[in-house]
Amino acid sequence: MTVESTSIGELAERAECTVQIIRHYEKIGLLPEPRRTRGNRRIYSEDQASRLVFIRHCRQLGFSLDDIRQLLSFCGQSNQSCAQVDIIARKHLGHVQERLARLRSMERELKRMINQCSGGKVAECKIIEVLADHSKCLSDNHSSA
Amino acid sequence: MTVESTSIGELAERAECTVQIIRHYEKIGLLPEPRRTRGNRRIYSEDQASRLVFIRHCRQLGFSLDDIRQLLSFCGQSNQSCAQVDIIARKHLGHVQERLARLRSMERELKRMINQCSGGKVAECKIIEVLADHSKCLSDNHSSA
DNA sequence: GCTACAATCTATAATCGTTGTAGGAGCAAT
DNA sequence: ATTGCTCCTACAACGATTATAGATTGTAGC
Repeated sequence: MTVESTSIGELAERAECTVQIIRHYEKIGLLPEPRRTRGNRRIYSEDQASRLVFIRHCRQLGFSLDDIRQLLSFCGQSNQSCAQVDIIARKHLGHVQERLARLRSMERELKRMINQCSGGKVAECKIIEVLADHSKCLSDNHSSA
Repeated sequence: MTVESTSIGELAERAECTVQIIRHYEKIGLLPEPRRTRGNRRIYSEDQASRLVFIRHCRQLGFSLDDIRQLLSFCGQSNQSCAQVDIIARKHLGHVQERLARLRSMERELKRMINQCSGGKVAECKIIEVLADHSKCLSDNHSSA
């Protein structure tokens, strides 16, 4: 029966996040309010600590905090079907794949654009030309920036 | 000498963005303040319209508004070297490729996770297990959410 | 002219997840 | 006692967009 206790700083290191992220998660109700020392400092139990690690791992996989909230709530019901978990994961995979597709096409067009540029003057710059989408390059006269 | 004039709604449609995006770009100085009708409605010249199209095309390629601000400023100096343009584009390509790498690894792990799930109970759910990063699935008892 | 309705106007807040700031207070070592 | 670190609260900023609320303008039908 070791007395488990972790400071917010240690926990941040373990969960690979910042201290203020942890406080933020607490404020939005994603993490429970931990016990405090006499000096008002947060001390985390192992349960609470691994809850954060779970959350951060989900974030690393791109799940939204709302998704994570749901995943955590399913964790509490261990003898229910995990169908909901599966749905969330698959939906998220779908989002990731959509973003991948968009980024891939961006990459393709950016590469094409850059390769066309022969390093001359702006006036003949293929990059600008492509960006302008076949219209002439615009003057900046009216910009208030 | 046709009198070019486009309403904000028409322009939004042409540039594939919303009306409030256009007003927002104006407020942050990315678009010049257009002329107005007697009834105080914005009317856009062809120059202004194609400036927005340029901006939106850049956005579609993922450039930040700050990048776009710079690209637009280079447009005004058509006989300068386009080296700066090239640098911005290459730097952005780098960012896109970093994001791609991260997303690809997310996709890989998500797929692996989902494939392991045999559709049983939460207690045996591989997805939860993976998310918890090899620690046990946490109860939700202390959650204030 | 009246009415209805769409489009526009301004101004401001919310979104998402995180980071930054300012000004204190706790706590260990010197 | 003083340094120097970690921690505390509270609140603003980031980036780009979306949403909200309430007023006004323009247009079409009657």
